Amino acid sequence: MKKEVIFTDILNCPVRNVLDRIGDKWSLLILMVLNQNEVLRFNEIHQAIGDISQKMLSVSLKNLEADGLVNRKVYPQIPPKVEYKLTDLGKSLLPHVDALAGWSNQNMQTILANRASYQKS
Amino acid sequence: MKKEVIFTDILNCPVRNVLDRIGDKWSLLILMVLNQNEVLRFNEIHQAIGDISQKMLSVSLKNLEADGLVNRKVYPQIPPKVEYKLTDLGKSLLPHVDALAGWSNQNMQTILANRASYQKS
DNA sequence: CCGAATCCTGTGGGATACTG
DNA sequence: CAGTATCCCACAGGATTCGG
Repeated sequence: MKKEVIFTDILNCPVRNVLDRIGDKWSLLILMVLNQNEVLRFNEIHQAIGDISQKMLSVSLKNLEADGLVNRKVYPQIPPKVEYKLTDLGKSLLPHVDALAGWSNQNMQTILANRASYQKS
Repeated sequence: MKKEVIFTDILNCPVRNVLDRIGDKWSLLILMVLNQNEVLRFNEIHQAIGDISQKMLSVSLKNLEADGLVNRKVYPQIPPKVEYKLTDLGKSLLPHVDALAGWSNQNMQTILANRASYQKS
């Protein structure tokens, strides 16, 4: 067993970079919803998630678009119509997200039980 | 292509539950450091991460312990000695974390480039 | 050495109202 | 419909100090 401490590359750590974007309150959820539906309009995502504010949905989508994970297509008409879908980059991330979601589903009960029994000590 | 909007189970979504814990600023990083080293003492983790405050390391470790992802072993001696290591549950999560980290490593350059070119528009 | 306790600040993010 | 703009606050998290 190696016992030398590996220093995490503080400044340029990719995990931090990605997690700072994806680890916020809504991004992963948005990605998963988009993954389930191929193409969605703004309000469809809004309703799908339910308890996200317009502001945060807007901000989150913009971030995801900036990172190139989500594509935004505007139809110049009135009333406006905007469609969102995953880019190839976004799609390449989603298996890992789903894996995480799968693990969460399998182990949530255990975790909740752990938390409960931890309380009593 | 199905266009029916799937509502996320707002209240009991496992992904949210797990992400609220794991998606904070430090937890994943701590898990990865522990994964690289089998057993670590408090200060070893502290130094390995570098820019984490004592408080947040303490809090994060406690949360991870409460969820049953990390095991904490205290040696009752002076000066104190405390060892941390992953539980089996924690170990079962780590492949997915590593997968995410791997994806991050592979695609960070692309993402950074996307962000940069997004600025100019 | 391993934290707990306290204090303090920045900001993530909600509510609401307005616009093209 | 698809957002922006504004206001506002809770809380994550840093700095510092104290204790066993």
